[in-house]
Amino acid sequence: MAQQKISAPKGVSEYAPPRSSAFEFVRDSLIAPASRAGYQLIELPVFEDTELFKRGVGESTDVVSKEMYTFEDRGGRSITLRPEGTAGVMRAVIEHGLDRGQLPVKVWYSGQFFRAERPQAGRYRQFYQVGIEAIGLDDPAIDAEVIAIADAGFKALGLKKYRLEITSLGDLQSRAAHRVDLLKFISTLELDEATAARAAINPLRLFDDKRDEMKKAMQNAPLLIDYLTDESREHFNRVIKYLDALGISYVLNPRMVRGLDYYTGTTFEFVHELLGAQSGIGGGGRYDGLMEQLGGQSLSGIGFGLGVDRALLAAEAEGVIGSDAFVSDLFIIPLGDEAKLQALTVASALRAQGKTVEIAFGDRALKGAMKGADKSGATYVIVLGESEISTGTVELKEMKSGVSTSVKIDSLLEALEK
RNA sequence: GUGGACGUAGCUCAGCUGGUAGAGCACCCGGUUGUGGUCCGGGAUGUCGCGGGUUCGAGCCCCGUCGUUCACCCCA
Repeated sequence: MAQQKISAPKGVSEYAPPRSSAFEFVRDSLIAPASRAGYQLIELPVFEDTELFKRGVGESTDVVSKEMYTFEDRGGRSITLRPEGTAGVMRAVIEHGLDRGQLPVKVWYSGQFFRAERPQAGRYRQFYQVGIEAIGLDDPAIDAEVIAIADAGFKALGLKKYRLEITSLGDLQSRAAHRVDLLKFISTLELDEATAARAAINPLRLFDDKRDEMKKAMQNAPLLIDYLTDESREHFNRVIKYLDALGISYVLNPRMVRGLDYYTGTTFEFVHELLGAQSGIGGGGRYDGLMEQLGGQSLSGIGFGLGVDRALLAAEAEGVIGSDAFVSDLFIIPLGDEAKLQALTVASALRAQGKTVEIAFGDRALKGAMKGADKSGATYVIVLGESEISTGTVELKEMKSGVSTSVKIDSLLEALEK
Protein backbone atom coordinates (compact mmCIF):
# COMPACT_ATOMS: atom_id res chain seq x y z
CA MET A 1 0.00 0.00 0.00
CA ALA A 2 1.41 3.31 -0.96
CA GLN A 3 1.57 5.62 1.98
CA GLN A 4 0.70 9.25 1.64
CA LYS A 5 3.71 11.32 0.69
CA ILE A 6 5.20 13.73 3.14
CA SER A 7 6.69 16.88 1.72
CA ALA A 8 9.18 19.36 3.11
CA PRO A 9 7.82 22.12 5.33
CA LYS A 10 6.79 25.27 3.50
CA GLY A 11 9.50 27.57 2.33
CA VAL A 12 12.64 25.64 3.21
CA SER A 13 15.57 25.57 0.84
CA GLU A 14 17.17 22.22 0.30
CA TYR A 15 19.81 21.01 -2.10
CA ALA A 16 19.95 17.53 -3.59
CA PRO A 17 22.47 16.26 -6.15
CA PRO A 18 23.53 17.49 -8.57
CA ARG A 19 22.77 21.06 -7.45
CA SER A 20 24.08 20.32 -3.98
CA SER A 21 27.63 20.38 -5.30
CA ALA A 22 27.04 23.89 -6.62
CA PHE A 23 25.68 24.85 -3.23
CA GLU A 24 28.74 23.38 -1.54
CA PHE A 25 31.02 25.24 -3.91
CA VAL A 26 29.25 28.54 -3.25
CA ARG A 27 29.23 28.14 0.50
CA ASP A 28 32.90 27.17 0.64
CA SER A 29 34.00 29.89 -1.77
CA LEU A 30 32.20 32.56 0.21
CA ILE A 31 33.83 31.73 3.50
CA ALA A 32 37.30 30.67 2.35
CA PRO A 33 38.75 34.21 2.48
CA ALA A 34 37.91 34.41 6.19
CA SER A 35 40.21 31.64 7.28
CA ARG A 36 42.96 33.09 5.11
CA ALA A 37 42.57 36.26 7.16
CA GLY A 38 42.93 34.43 10.45
CA TYR A 39 39.30 33.94 11.38
CA GLN A 40 38.51 30.68 13.16
CA LEU A 41 35.41 28.54 13.09
CA ILE A 42 32.81 28.97 15.78
CA GLU A 43 30.14 26.27 15.78
CA LEU A 44 26.97 27.23 17.59
CA PRO A 45 23.53 25.81 18.37
CA VAL A 46 20.71 26.60 15.96
CA PHE A 47 18.42 27.34 18.87
CA GLU A 48 18.98 29.75 21.72
CA ASP A 49 17.22 31.30 24.66
CA THR A 50 14.54 33.55 23.13
CA GLU A 51 15.73 36.40 25.32
CA LEU A 52 19.04 36.51 23.44
CA PHE A 53 17.38 37.69 20.25
CA LYS A 54 14.90 39.95 21.96
CA ARG A 55 17.72 41.78 23.65
CA GLY A 56 20.36 41.41 20.94
CA VAL A 57 18.44 41.96 17.75
CA GLY A 58 15.80 44.22 19.26
CA GLU A 59 12.13 43.69 20.09
CA SER A 60 11.01 46.42 17.73
CA THR A 61 12.48 44.73 14.68
CA ASP A 62 10.28 42.72 12.33
CA VAL A 63 12.69 39.84 12.66
CA VAL A 64 12.02 39.53 16.37
CA SER A 65 8.45 40.76 16.57
CA LYS A 66 6.94 38.63 13.83
CA GLU A 67 9.40 36.32 12.16
CA MET A 68 10.84 34.12 14.88
CA TYR A 69 10.27 30.42 15.33
CA THR A 70 9.73 30.39 19.06
CA PHE A 71 8.52 27.46 21.12
CA GLU A 72 8.58 26.12 24.61
CA ASP A 73 10.80 23.13 25.24
CA ARG A 74 9.98 20.29 27.60
CA GLY A 75 11.43 22.15 30.54
CA GLY A 76 9.21 25.13 29.93
CA ARG A 77 12.04 27.27 28.54
CA SER A 78 11.36 29.66 25.70
CA ILE A 79 13.54 28.61 22.80
CA THR A 80 13.99 30.29 19.43
CA LEU A 81 15.48 28.99 16.21
CA ARG A 82 18.23 31.48 15.40
CA PRO A 83 17.10 34.13 12.89
CA GLU A 84 20.63 35.54 12.47
CA GLY A 85 24.16 34.80 13.56
CA THR A 86 25.67 37.72 15.40
CA ALA A 87 23.73 37.52 18.66
CA GLY A 88 24.65 33.88 19.15
CA VAL A 89 28.30 34.57 18.48
CA MET A 90 28.34 37.37 21.03
CA ARG A 91 26.64 35.15 23.58
CA ALA A 92 29.23 32.43 23.07
CA VAL A 93 32.15 34.83 23.12
CA ILE A 94 30.98 36.19 26.46
CA GLU A 95 30.14 32.76 27.83
CA HIS A 96 33.53 31.28 26.95
CA GLY A 97 35.46 34.36 27.91
CA LEU A 98 36.98 34.67 24.46
CA ASP A 99 37.00 38.43 24.94
CA ARG A 100 39.39 38.01 27.90
CA GLY A 101 42.17 36.97 25.58
CA GLN A 102 43.83 38.71 22.73
CA LEU A 103 41.68 41.11 20.79
CA PRO A 104 40.14 41.20 18.36
CA VAL A 105 38.29 37.93 18.60
CA LYS A 106 37.95 36.78 15.00
CA VAL A 107 35.51 34.00 14.18
CA TRP A 108 33.53 32.68 11.24
CA TYR A 109 30.40 30.57 11.08
CA SER A 110 28.28 28.75 8.57
CA GLY A 111 24.88 27.19 8.90
CA GLN A 112 21.16 27.48 8.67
CA PHE A 113 18.97 30.24 10.01
CA PHE A 114 15.23 30.52 10.40
CA ARG A 115 12.69 33.22 9.78
CA ALA A 116 8.95 32.68 9.49
CA GLU A 117 8.38 34.96 6.51
CA ARG A 118 6.24 34.43 3.48
CA PRO A 119 8.53 32.55 1.13
CA GLN A 120 9.49 33.52 -2.39
CA ALA A 121 12.54 32.91 -4.55
CA GLY A 122 15.58 33.83 -2.48
CA ARG A 123 13.59 34.16 0.72
CA TYR A 124 13.23 30.99 2.70
CA ARG A 125 12.08 30.00 6.15
CA GLN A 126 15.24 28.01 6.58
CA PHE A 127 18.18 29.53 4.79
CA TYR A 128 21.95 29.38 4.81
CA GLN A 129 24.39 32.04 5.79
CA VAL A 130 28.10 32.27 6.32
CA GLY A 131 29.52 35.11 8.32
CA ILE A 132 32.36 36.51 10.34
CA GLU A 133 32.68 38.68 13.43
CA ALA A 134 35.67 40.71 14.59
CA ILE A 135 35.18 41.78 18.18
CA GLY A 136 37.08 44.27 20.28
CA LEU A 137 38.73 46.63 17.85
CA ASP A 138 37.65 50.16 16.95
CA ASP A 139 40.20 50.63 14.18
CA PRO A 140 38.49 51.59 10.91
CA ALA A 141 41.02 49.35 9.16
CA ILE A 142 39.23 46.28 10.50
CA ASP A 143 35.99 47.62 8.99
CA ALA A 144 37.71 47.73 5.63
CA GLU A 145 39.18 44.29 6.09
CA VAL A 146 35.82 42.76 6.98
CA ILE A 147 34.26 44.31 3.89
CA ALA A 148 37.19 43.16 1.77
CA ILE A 149 36.75 39.59 3.00
CA ALA A 150 33.09 39.57 2.01
CA ASP A 151 33.94 41.07 -1.36
CA ALA A 152 36.69 38.49 -1.87
CA GLY A 153 34.14 35.74 -1.27
CA PHE A 154 31.84 37.03 -3.98
CA LYS A 155 34.74 37.51 -6.34
CA ALA A 156 36.03 33.99 -5.65
CA LEU A 157 32.61 32.77 -6.67
CA GLY A 158 32.97 34.64 -9.92
CA LEU A 159 30.17 37.14 -9.33
CA LYS A 160 30.40 40.42 -11.19
CA LYS A 161 26.98 41.94 -11.30
CA TYR A 162 26.73 43.14 -7.76
CA ARG A 163 27.51 46.33 -5.95
CA LEU A 164 28.59 47.24 -2.47
CA GLU A 165 26.52 49.92 -0.79
CA ILE A 166 27.89 51.56 2.27
CA THR A 167 27.05 54.23 4.78
CA SER A 168 27.55 55.11 8.42
CA LEU A 169 24.81 54.96 11.00
CA GLY A 170 26.98 56.92 13.38
CA ASP A 171 27.01 56.60 17.14
CA LEU A 172 24.16 57.11 19.62
CA GLN A 173 24.66 60.86 19.68
CA SER A 174 24.58 61.11 15.90
CA ARG A 175 21.41 59.09 15.65
CA ALA A 176 19.62 60.95 18.44
CA ALA A 177 20.24 64.28 16.75
CA HIS A 178 19.10 63.00 13.40
CA ARG A 179 16.01 61.34 14.81
CA VAL A 180 14.65 64.60 16.15
CA ASP A 181 14.82 66.27 12.75
CA LEU A 182 13.64 63.21 10.88
CA LEU A 183 10.55 62.88 13.04
CA LYS A 184 9.86 66.56 12.54
CA PHE A 185 10.11 66.04 8.79
CA ILE A 186 7.91 62.95 8.79
CA SER A 187 5.21 64.75 10.74
CA THR A 188 4.74 66.99 7.70
CA LEU A 189 3.98 63.96 5.51
CA GLU A 190 0.60 62.41 4.94
CA LEU A 191 1.01 58.70 5.52
CA ASP A 192 -1.33 55.78 5.23
CA GLU A 193 -1.94 53.71 8.32
CA ALA A 194 0.58 50.96 7.65
CA THR A 195 3.32 53.37 6.75
CA ALA A 196 2.66 55.54 9.78
CA ALA A 197 2.88 52.46 11.94
CA ARG A 198 6.24 51.56 10.44
CA ALA A 199 7.48 55.08 10.91
CA ALA A 200 6.46 54.98 14.56
CA ILE A 201 8.54 51.86 15.15
CA ASN A 202 11.54 53.01 13.16
CA PRO A 203 11.39 56.27 11.21
CA LEU A 204 14.43 55.26 9.16
CA ARG A 205 12.27 52.61 7.52
CA LEU A 206 10.63 55.24 5.34
CA PHE A 207 13.88 55.63 3.45
CA ASP A 208 13.43 52.04 2.37
CA ASP A 209 9.95 52.41 0.89
CA LYS A 210 9.88 51.19 -2.72
CA ARG A 211 6.90 53.22 -3.86
CA ASP A 212 7.65 56.17 -6.11
CA GLU A 213 5.45 58.61 -4.24
CA MET A 214 7.21 57.75 -1.00
CA LYS A 215 10.61 58.03 -2.60
CA LYS A 216 9.61 61.45 -3.80
CA ALA A 217 8.23 62.43 -0.41
CA MET A 218 11.45 61.39 1.26
CA GLN A 219 13.59 63.24 -1.29
CA ASN A 220 14.29 66.12 1.05
CA ALA A 221 14.30 64.20 4.31
CA PRO A 222 17.27 64.86 6.57
CA LEU A 223 19.98 62.23 6.11
CA LEU A 224 21.67 60.55 9.03
CA ILE A 225 25.04 60.85 7.33
CA ASP A 226 24.79 64.64 7.74
CA TYR A 227 24.39 64.30 11.49
CA LEU A 228 27.50 62.29 12.23
CA THR A 229 29.63 63.46 15.11
CA ASP A 230 33.18 64.41 14.21
CA GLU A 231 34.42 61.13 15.59
CA SER A 232 31.94 59.03 13.61
CA ARG A 233 32.62 61.01 10.47
CA GLU A 234 36.36 60.61 10.83
CA HIS A 235 36.01 56.88 11.36
CA PHE A 236 33.83 56.51 8.27
CA ASN A 237 36.12 58.64 6.13
CA ARG A 238 39.02 56.40 6.98
CA VAL A 239 37.06 53.26 6.13
CA ILE A 240 36.31 54.79 2.75
CA LYS A 241 39.94 55.71 2.28
CA TYR A 242 41.02 52.13 2.94
CA LEU A 243 38.42 50.76 0.53
CA ASP A 244 39.73 53.12 -2.13
CA ALA A 245 43.24 51.92 -1.47
CA LEU A 246 42.08 48.31 -1.74
CA GLY A 247 40.44 49.06 -5.06
CA ILE A 248 37.05 47.93 -3.79
CA SER A 249 34.33 49.86 -5.51
CA TYR A 250 31.29 50.94 -3.56
CA VAL A 251 28.30 53.21 -3.73
CA LEU A 252 27.57 55.58 -0.89
CA ASN A 253 23.98 55.07 0.09
CA PRO A 254 22.97 57.37 2.92
CA ARG A 255 19.41 56.06 2.68
CA MET A 256 20.35 52.50 3.49
CA VAL A 257 18.33 50.92 6.27
CA ARG A 258 19.16 47.80 8.18
CA GLY A 259 16.56 45.75 9.95
CA LEU A 260 18.49 44.78 13.04
CA ASP A 261 18.71 47.23 15.92
CA TYR A 262 22.31 46.58 16.86
CA TYR A 263 23.98 48.23 13.89
CA THR A 264 26.06 51.35 14.51
CA GLY A 265 28.65 53.20 12.48
CA THR A 266 29.90 51.54 9.31
CA THR A 267 27.10 49.62 7.66
CA PHE A 268 27.09 47.91 4.30
CA GLU A 269 25.13 45.74 1.96
CA PHE A 270 25.94 43.72 -1.14
CA VAL A 271 23.21 43.91 -3.74
CA HIS A 272 22.97 41.72 -6.82
CA GLU A 273 21.47 43.08 -10.04
CA LEU A 274 19.80 39.93 -11.31
CA LEU A 275 17.86 38.83 -8.27
CA GLY A 276 14.56 40.71 -8.24
CA ALA A 277 13.09 41.76 -4.93
CA GLN A 278 15.36 39.60 -2.76
CA SER A 279 18.54 41.14 -4.06
CA GLY A 280 20.61 41.47 -0.91
CA ILE A 281 23.27 38.79 -1.07
CA GLY A 282 25.10 39.94 2.02
CA GLY A 283 25.27 42.66 4.59
CA GLY A 284 26.78 43.71 7.83
CA GLY A 285 28.30 46.45 9.86
CA ARG A 286 29.42 47.62 13.26
CA TYR A 287 27.52 46.83 16.43
CA ASP A 288 29.37 48.74 19.06
CA GLY A 289 26.87 48.41 21.88
CA LEU A 290 25.81 44.82 21.40
CA MET A 291 28.18 43.00 23.71
CA GLU A 292 27.35 45.24 26.62
CA GLN A 293 23.67 44.89 25.82
CA LEU A 294 24.09 41.15 26.23
CA GLY A 295 25.77 41.42 29.60
CA GLY A 296 29.37 41.38 28.47
CA GLN A 297 32.02 44.03 28.68
CA SER A 298 31.82 47.07 26.52
CA LEU A 299 33.59 46.00 23.36
CA SER A 300 32.86 47.06 19.82
CA GLY A 301 32.44 44.66 16.96
CA ILE A 302 31.90 44.35 13.25
CA GLY A 303 30.83 41.50 11.03
CA PHE A 304 28.79 40.35 8.07
CA GLY A 305 26.41 37.65 7.00
CA LEU A 306 26.30 36.40 3.43
CA GLY A 307 23.31 34.58 2.01
CA VAL A 308 24.43 31.29 0.53
CA ASP A 309 21.08 30.55 -1.12
CA ARG A 310 20.99 33.93 -2.78
CA ALA A 311 24.63 33.82 -3.80
CA LEU A 312 23.89 30.50 -5.48
CA LEU A 313 20.91 32.02 -7.26
CA ALA A 314 23.10 34.94 -8.31
CA ALA A 315 25.85 32.65 -9.56
CA GLU A 316 23.32 30.69 -11.57
CA ALA A 317 21.83 33.90 -12.97
CA GLU A 318 25.27 35.06 -14.05
CA GLY A 319 26.11 31.63 -15.39
CA VAL A 320 29.36 31.49 -13.49
CA ILE A 321 28.80 28.38 -11.48
CA GLY A 322 31.76 26.06 -11.87
CA SER A 323 30.99 22.65 -13.29
CA ASP A 324 32.96 20.73 -10.72
CA ALA A 325 30.57 17.81 -10.83
CA PHE A 326 31.48 14.72 -8.90
CA VAL A 327 33.92 12.64 -10.88
CA SER A 328 35.63 9.49 -9.73
CA ASP A 329 39.10 8.34 -10.67
CA LEU A 330 38.19 4.73 -11.20
CA PHE A 331 35.02 2.80 -11.91
CA ILE A 332 35.14 -0.93 -11.25
CA ILE A 333 32.77 -3.35 -12.96
CA PRO A 334 32.82 -6.74 -11.22
CA LEU A 335 31.45 -9.78 -13.01
CA GLY A 336 30.30 -12.41 -10.56
CA ASP A 337 30.41 -12.91 -6.83
CA GLU A 338 34.10 -13.60 -6.47
CA ALA A 339 34.82 -10.47 -8.49
CA LYS A 340 32.65 -8.36 -6.23
CA LEU A 341 34.74 -9.38 -3.26
CA GLN A 342 37.87 -8.56 -5.20
CA ALA A 343 36.44 -5.21 -6.31
CA LEU A 344 35.66 -4.28 -2.74
CA THR A 345 39.21 -5.07 -1.69
CA VAL A 346 40.80 -3.17 -4.54
CA ALA A 347 38.51 -0.18 -4.02
CA SER A 348 39.24 0.03 -0.29
CA ALA A 349 42.96 -0.04 -0.88
CA LEU A 350 42.78 2.70 -3.51
CA ARG A 351 40.40 4.82 -1.45
CA ALA A 352 42.80 4.58 1.48
CA GLN A 353 45.32 6.19 -0.85
CA GLY A 354 42.95 9.06 -1.57
CA LYS A 355 41.49 7.84 -4.85
CA THR A 356 37.80 8.20 -5.60
CA VAL A 357 36.56 4.79 -6.60
CA GLU A 358 33.09 3.57 -7.50
CA ILE A 359 31.91 0.01 -7.98
CA ALA A 360 29.03 -1.05 -10.21
CA PHE A 361 27.12 -3.41 -7.96
CA GLY A 362 23.86 -5.05 -8.80
CA ASP A 363 24.87 -7.54 -11.49
CA ARG A 364 23.99 -5.29 -14.37
CA ALA A 365 24.80 -6.45 -17.84
CA LEU A 366 28.28 -5.34 -18.85
CA LYS A 367 26.91 -2.97 -21.44
CA GLY A 368 24.69 -1.29 -18.90
CA ALA A 369 27.52 -1.06 -16.41
CA MET A 370 29.76 0.58 -18.99
CA LYS A 371 27.01 3.03 -19.69
CA GLY A 372 26.87 3.80 -16.00
CA ALA A 373 30.62 4.29 -15.96
CA ASP A 374 30.36 6.69 -18.85
CA LYS A 375 27.59 8.70 -17.22
CA SER A 376 29.50 8.89 -13.96
CA GLY A 377 32.28 10.70 -15.77
CA ALA A 378 34.88 8.38 -14.28
CA THR A 379 38.37 8.80 -15.68
CA TYR A 380 39.20 5.09 -15.85
CA VAL A 381 37.27 1.83 -15.90
CA ILE A 382 38.30 -1.72 -15.22
CA VAL A 383 36.29 -4.89 -15.67
CA LEU A 384 36.98 -7.51 -13.05
CA GLY A 385 36.04 -11.05 -14.05
CA GLU A 386 37.40 -14.58 -13.73
CA SER A 387 40.27 -14.15 -16.12
CA GLU A 388 41.44 -10.91 -14.53
CA ILE A 389 41.38 -12.45 -11.10
CA SER A 390 43.32 -15.51 -12.18
CA THR A 391 45.96 -13.52 -14.05
CA GLY A 392 46.04 -10.62 -11.60
CA THR A 393 45.93 -8.27 -14.58
CA VAL A 394 43.23 -5.88 -15.72
CA GLU A 395 42.64 -3.72 -18.75
CA LEU A 396 42.71 -0.15 -17.49
CA LYS A 397 40.56 1.78 -19.91
CA GLU A 398 40.77 5.52 -20.16
CA MET A 399 37.22 6.57 -20.95
CA LYS A 400 38.02 9.77 -22.76
CA SER A 401 40.35 8.23 -25.32
CA GLY A 402 38.93 4.73 -25.25
CA VAL A 403 42.47 3.39 -25.00
CA SER A 404 43.17 0.57 -22.58
CA THR A 405 46.39 -0.79 -21.20
CA SER A 406 47.22 -3.96 -19.28
CA VAL A 407 47.98 -3.26 -15.66
CA LYS A 408 48.71 -5.54 -12.72
CA ILE A 409 46.03 -5.18 -10.10
CA ASP A 410 48.77 -4.51 -7.56
CA SER A 411 50.05 -1.55 -9.50
CA LEU A 412 46.73 0.15 -10.19
CA LEU A 413 47.59 3.03 -7.90
CA GLU A 414 50.71 3.92 -9.86
CA ALA A 415 48.86 3.52 -13.14
CA LEU A 416 46.12 5.88 -11.98
CA GLU A 417 48.65 8.46 -11.00
CA LYS A 418 50.39 8.52 -14.33
C1' G B 1 1.21 39.33 6.87
C1' U B 2 -1.34 41.89 1.91
C1' G B 3 -2.40 41.50 -3.40
C1' G B 4 -1.61 38.80 -8.30
C1' A B 5 -0.07 34.42 -11.36
C1' C B 6 0.70 29.35 -11.67
C1' G B 7 0.40 23.73 -10.14
C1' U B 8 -0.41 17.76 -16.14
C1' A B 9 5.00 11.61 -16.33
C1' G B 10 11.90 12.09 -12.98
C1' C B 11 12.65 17.10 -15.97
C1' U B 12 10.67 20.90 -19.67
C1' C B 13 6.02 21.40 -21.41
C1' A B 14 1.41 20.41 -25.04
C1' G B 15 -3.75 19.24 -24.24
C1' C B 16 -8.71 23.10 -29.40
C1' U B 17 -15.40 25.70 -27.69
C1' G B 18 -15.76 20.38 -20.96
C1' G B 19 -16.09 13.73 -23.72
C1' U B 20 -12.18 9.30 -19.00
C1' A B 21 -4.16 12.07 -21.16
C1' G B 22 0.34 13.11 -24.89
C1' A B 23 5.61 15.08 -26.85
C1' G B 24 10.82 15.91 -26.11
C1' C B 25 14.67 14.81 -22.76
C1' A B 26 15.95 11.38 -18.96
C1' C B 27 15.32 6.15 -17.51
C1' C B 28 15.20 0.57 -18.44
C1' C B 29 15.85 -3.63 -22.03
C1' G B 30 17.64 -5.40 -26.74
C1' G B 31 20.61 -5.03 -31.69
C1' U B 32 24.39 -12.96 -30.49
C1' U B 33 27.67 -14.90 -25.77
C1' G B 34 32.84 -9.76 -21.41
C1' U B 35 33.47 -3.19 -22.75
C1' G B 36 30.56 3.22 -22.96
C1' G B 37 29.46 7.74 -25.80
C1' U B 38 26.28 7.84 -32.10
C1' C B 39 22.39 5.03 -34.50
C1' C B 40 18.11 1.52 -34.67
C1' G B 41 14.13 -1.27 -32.19
C1' G B 42 11.26 -2.05 -27.85
C1' G B 43 9.46 -0.75 -22.77
C1' A B 44 7.80 1.21 -17.90
C1' U B 45 5.81 5.63 -15.71
C1' G B 46 0.79 9.64 -14.19
C1' U B 47 -5.11 8.90 -8.03
C1' C B 48 -3.73 15.81 -14.37
C1' G B 49 -1.25 19.18 -6.18
C1' C B 50 -5.36 17.83 -2.70
C1' G B 51 -10.78 18.11 -1.21
C1' G B 52 -15.54 19.41 -2.46
C1' G B 53 -19.23 21.19 -6.18
C1' U B 54 -21.70 21.94 -11.22
C1' U B 55 -22.53 18.31 -15.31
C1' C B 56 -24.83 12.41 -18.50
C1' G B 57 -19.47 13.41 -18.41
C1' A B 58 -13.98 17.88 -15.80
C1' G B 59 -7.02 18.12 -16.69
C1' C B 60 -10.14 21.88 -18.73
C1' C B 61 -15.97 25.48 -15.18
C1' C B 62 -16.95 27.02 -9.61
C1' C B 63 -15.46 26.99 -4.28
C1' G B 64 -11.96 25.71 -0.68
C1' U B 65 -7.14 24.06 0.61
C1' C B 66 -1.87 23.14 0.11
C1' G B 67 2.48 24.39 -2.57
C1' U B 68 5.45 27.41 -5.85
C1' U B 69 6.15 32.09 -7.85
C1' C B 70 5.88 37.84 -8.68
C1' A B 71 5.23 42.47 -6.19
C1' C B 72 4.52 44.84 -1.42
C1' C B 73 6.63 44.01 3.22
C1' C B 74 11.17 42.15 5.12
C1' C B 75 16.11 40.90 4.55
C1' A B 76 20.44 36.77 3.61
